[in-house]
Amino acid sequence: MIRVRIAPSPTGLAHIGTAYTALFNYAFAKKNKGRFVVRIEDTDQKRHIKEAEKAIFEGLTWLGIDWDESVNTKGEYGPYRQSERLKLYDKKAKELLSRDLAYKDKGAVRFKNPGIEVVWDDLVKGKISFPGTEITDFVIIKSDGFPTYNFAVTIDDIEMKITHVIRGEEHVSNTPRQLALYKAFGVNPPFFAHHPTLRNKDHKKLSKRRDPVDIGIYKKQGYLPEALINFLALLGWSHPKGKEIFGLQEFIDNFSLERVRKSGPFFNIEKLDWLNGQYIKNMSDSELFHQLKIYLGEDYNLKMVEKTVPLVRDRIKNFSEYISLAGFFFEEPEAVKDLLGENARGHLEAAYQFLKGVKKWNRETINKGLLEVIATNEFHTGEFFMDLRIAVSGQKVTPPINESIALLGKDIITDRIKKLI
RNA sequence: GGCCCCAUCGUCUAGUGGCCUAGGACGGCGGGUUUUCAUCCCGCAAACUCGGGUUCGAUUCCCGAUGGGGUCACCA
Repeated sequence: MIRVRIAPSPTGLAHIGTAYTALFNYAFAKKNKGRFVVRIEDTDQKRHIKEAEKAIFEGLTWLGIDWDESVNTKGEYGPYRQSERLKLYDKKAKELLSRDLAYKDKGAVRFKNPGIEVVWDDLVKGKISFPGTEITDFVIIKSDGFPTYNFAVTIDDIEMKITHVIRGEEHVSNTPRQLALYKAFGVNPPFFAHHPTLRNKDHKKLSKRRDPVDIGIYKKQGYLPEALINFLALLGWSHPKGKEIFGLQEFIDNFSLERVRKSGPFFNIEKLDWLNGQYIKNMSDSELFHQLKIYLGEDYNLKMVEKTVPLVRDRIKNFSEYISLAGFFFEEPEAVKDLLGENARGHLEAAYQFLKGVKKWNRETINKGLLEVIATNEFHTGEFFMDLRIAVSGQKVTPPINESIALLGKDIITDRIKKLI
């Protein structure tokens, strides 16, 4: 049985890199009918943040990635929090100590490096080798009694019967130490697959301080989890048929480690925007309304939101754009005058005269009437509609103007125009 | 700096010795549709880092250089 895991440490918010690694692990497990474990590596007492663990699980859940075994689910290999496995590490360290493969050093326990060359066949990168001299004696139990990363990881991967370690390439240099530990315990190591790490504009590893790494901000900005997953899947991996838009299940069905690239991709938000826009464009009215409802919360007139759905669908790439594009449906725009053209007064005056007399307030009547106004006054069509657009919305970019006027209703429209003439 | 890894359009990538006058996508630019913006449609520009080999033939294989990344903790 194939068993994989991710091993996030709860030291901050839910990191996009964790999601990326999780996605590959998840797909690999699903594809091979294996099990996906989420193990919490909380052995750093100083950096541990209580809420972080919850954020990680929430982030994964939002993305649609679930797990078979972890702290909150049943599993035969628990506990799944390293801080609850201290006795095990202690026991294993003592074993190494008694076999003279480790020694005490200033309150810590150090592993004796055998100093032989380490080679493994990485499932993504191919053959990787490290000269034995590179690995020095390293600490396995800190003086505070907690295990170090390399020790805890190895013990747990052994105990939890992990068969494939799929992780970011920043761990390549840790692998020789872990391999030495496997050897010391006489256990066959799992397969290793080191995927490239996501890079920022400077081609550096994504940084917590400077880059948008928190999964939560994508939700806040109104991105769909499906689009984010799709985008992540396209980074460092490609669909065998060259497809660009596909869901999680299709990713799983087509996933293989062989198609993972060796070099690190730049996390380019422009493509995410496009993808997200595609997902929005392909939603049904009720689906998009549902999503907007969730995103906008109670502060908006939902009846109005529902009516604007068909008007905004092709115009927004994420839900936060809805607010800037369609905000004028919910509150009166400000600083409208500055945008108006030089003939605005005449345009608006004529429009007002017509609109206030409209009996049947609908798109067709309004459109037809306004075209007549343009014709009789010999207005320039584009300029006329632009002034009208600005008058009702306060902006130059909006959903279709006649539809917008119809939606807002006579009172609001005539009121907004009147103020400007 | 030592060690490890990597190297195709600006970006994400396809490509595993001839099908490549290097394909797709995002972005850019130009045009069409359009009462704004967008959507949609059409088109254009844009890359195999360099130098040696191997081979009848290299983007593809080997070596080197250069460049980039990662890592060198009692962090994970």
